[in-house]
Amino acid sequence: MNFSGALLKWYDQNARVLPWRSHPSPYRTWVSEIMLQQTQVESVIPYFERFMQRFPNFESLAMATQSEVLSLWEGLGYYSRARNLHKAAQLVMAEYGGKLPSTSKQLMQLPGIGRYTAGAIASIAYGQSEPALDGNIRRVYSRLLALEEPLRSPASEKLLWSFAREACPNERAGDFNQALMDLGASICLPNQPLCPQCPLQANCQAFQQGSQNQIPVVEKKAPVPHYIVTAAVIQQEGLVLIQQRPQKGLLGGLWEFPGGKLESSDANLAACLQREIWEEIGARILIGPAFGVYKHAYTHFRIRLHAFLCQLEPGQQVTETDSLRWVQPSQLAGFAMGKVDRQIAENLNKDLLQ
DNA sequence: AAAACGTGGCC
DNA sequence: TGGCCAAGTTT
Repeated sequence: MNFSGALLKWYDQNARVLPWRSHPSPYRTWVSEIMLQQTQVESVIPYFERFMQRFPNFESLAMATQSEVLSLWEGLGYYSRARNLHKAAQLVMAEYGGKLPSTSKQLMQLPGIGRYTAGAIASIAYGQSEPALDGNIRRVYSRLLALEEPLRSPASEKLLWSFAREACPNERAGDFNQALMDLGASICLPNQPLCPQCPLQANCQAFQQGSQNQIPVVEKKAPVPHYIVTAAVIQQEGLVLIQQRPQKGLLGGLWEFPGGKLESSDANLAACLQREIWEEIGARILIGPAFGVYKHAYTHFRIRLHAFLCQLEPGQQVTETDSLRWVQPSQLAGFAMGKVDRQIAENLNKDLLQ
């Protein structure tokens, strides 16, 4: 099955105009590919523009503080991408003389670059004939092949990567890969694909069977748990206490108002918060007025967070460390936070303006 | 190798 | 409202 010609012809007339496609460079391709991991194009565009203004090249990114990189990333999610991007820029400066390596194998050695991203960069930025398999292309190929096996099974993964390797042309591989992604994003949609407009209709077994709405086969995900969480807005002499999360794990490296999950042993929300602050910070606090209930859905769980205005118990003190800071509420904007804590920070500043 | 990892938009 | 999905990688 050779559909490369029809696909590229379609792409020549329908390619989306995107910031990283104008003035292309390996640096811009790399940053865009990291930002686009599990993230839709429309969400990425403003972040990409800001990032390029502030960090136009490997050197500026490598020289930056992690704090500044995370701040520019705030709101995009999957923050390990930002930490890895920063690390990788420093590696490129130190090990590759400031020039991104060009082979898929070398690219995969850099943090944050896996099989897909290595293929995407090698093909788009360096014109190499390397396949890339992302969510869009998996869907397109599963329909071309009328694949009845679940899309993310090991067997399907093997089949799809090998199909991608075979289909990838020697010329214009970067355009070929991007064309498949554009096609998946605009025509070969997850639901109700626009088959009449598809340049690959003649190559599509699912369309011929009329099974395009049943393919790909996606296995259902387990329902996510729901947790009750508390957070303390501890104020003292006009300052508020924030804590930096560990580098690994959820919201790694971001700042937050300390607190934690309600456990079955906690008598109530106040008891939960006092326990958490004692465990995390070693201080006893007084719980004051409620400061909002914040609902949020992460990838693998859902929370309902109860915030409270708090004070240290008389005689208690909390000394600043690298990960524990007393800051003016107006300074909170300079500390990267996840969505919920950012909302709390903004509400705090709103309140203080009254 | 299954689970963890964010957020916004859509229905 | 809640589930699904989005240019995946890491452990």
